[in-house]
Amino acid sequence: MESILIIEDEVDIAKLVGFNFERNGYLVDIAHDGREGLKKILENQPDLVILDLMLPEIDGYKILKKMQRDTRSHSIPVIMLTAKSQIDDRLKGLELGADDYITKPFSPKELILRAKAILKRNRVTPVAEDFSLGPFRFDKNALAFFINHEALSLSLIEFRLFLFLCQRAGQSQDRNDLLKFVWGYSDEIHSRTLDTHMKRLRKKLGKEGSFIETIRGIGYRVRQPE
Amino acid sequence: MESILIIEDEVDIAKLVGFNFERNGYLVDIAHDGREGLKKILENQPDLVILDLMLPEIDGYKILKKMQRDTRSHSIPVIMLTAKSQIDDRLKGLELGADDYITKPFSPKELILRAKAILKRNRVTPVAEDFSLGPFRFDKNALAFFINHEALSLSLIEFRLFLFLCQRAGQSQDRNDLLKFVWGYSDEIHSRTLDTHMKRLRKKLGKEGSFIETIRGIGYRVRQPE
DNA sequence: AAAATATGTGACGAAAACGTCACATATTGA
DNA sequence: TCAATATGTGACGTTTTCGTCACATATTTT
Repeated sequence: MESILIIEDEVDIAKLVGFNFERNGYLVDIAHDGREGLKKILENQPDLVILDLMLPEIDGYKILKKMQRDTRSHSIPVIMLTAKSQIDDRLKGLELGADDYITKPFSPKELILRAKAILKRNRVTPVAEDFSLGPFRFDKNALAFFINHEALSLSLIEFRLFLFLCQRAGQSQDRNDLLKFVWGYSDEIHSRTLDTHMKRLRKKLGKEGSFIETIRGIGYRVRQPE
Repeated sequence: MESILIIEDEVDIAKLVGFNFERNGYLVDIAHDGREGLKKILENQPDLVILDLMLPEIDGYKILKKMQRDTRSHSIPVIMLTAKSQIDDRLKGLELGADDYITKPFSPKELILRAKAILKRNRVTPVAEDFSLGPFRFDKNALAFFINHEALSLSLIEFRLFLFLCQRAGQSQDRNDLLKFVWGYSDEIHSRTLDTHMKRLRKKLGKEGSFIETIRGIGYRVRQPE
């Protein structure tokens, strides 16, 4: 279960917020001043901190600063609670590493939503799904293509076609198979569509275009890099 | 053992062909009309289909079309059986994705030979790199998208955007993150570009578009299917 | 209820993607 | 060397994609 630490000196607000988080399935802890808050952060390392900026003992900025400096806390996300007027303060807070803020008065619902968003964002570590060959890299999640670490935008068909060829580098692919894979059918009829796409690809690839070899009578091949 | 499905309404021919394949070490199944044939294709996913074009219930073209659109069948090779005269029909069949044809009357020996050739060619199946979520499937190599096994063509941006959301299903992604991922920047300026793309996506997805939820004040989320 | 804010949508024009054709060029085999 | 065959390429028109705007609708706040 994910844990939330609420650092808020106004007891009513703390209770209200705490209640709402509990109702949404979070483990809630409350600290009523800055000193206590910081102690609990470092000791319990909650998954998220809701931090009022105006606090007795140690104010919110000081907490943010300390959190930043300490490895036990510097990656814990923080949502600030601020009064409506404190615009500069919010900016200062964001600079100090807070992830979000919400102005008083606020709706508990919105706070929960933001909290969820932040918690989940911090949880995702999407697996990179890349395919690399020589100077080429395909990011299959981003649908992005790189050549020597530089982005190069390929059209959908170009991406498909070149990925197909690169994944089978060293093997020549015959025209029918290419047509079938990329277009879903093989017309058998010889239009120059495939050639045109190869031409465009080679042009986009610049000097690396020479990786694409023509296998006369068969189709194309991407040369296996050394 | 490799399995062959023969879809042929003339019982004698079906038996003859079936016998010959069995003698050559294949697992044979027979369907006597189109409806039955299609059902068996989808259920059993044979390694090869021998398909008579003239069939009761559902004709051969319809079967080819449906096979193409359905992920469970679109890569299963097909050899058509056609009458000598039906030249146009053969072309039509090849366009629809059939791999080969043979004209009646034919020698079982020739049919077996062609079948062997096709099966051999199809044996190399590169590893599919798929991401699935509920009714959705992304083929990251083919850059193809499927909804309930049916292909649906998405534009590059739509593919990127929806894959991103689906891979983080259940978590709301805020507008900035989406902009940043899909467009590489987040201008902060509120144009309606993102919304427009979401609208188009929802429309293309049809009734499954309801999987995309709007999180007001945050961004969007793809609902976690049960 | 009215105002303020956020999201949804149809329409439009610009740009990119795409397929095809005619013709150029290259390769092969006789 | 000369056909025959295969691939390369520029140009063109069509279709799709894309971003933006104005305005509609929905939700929240005052």
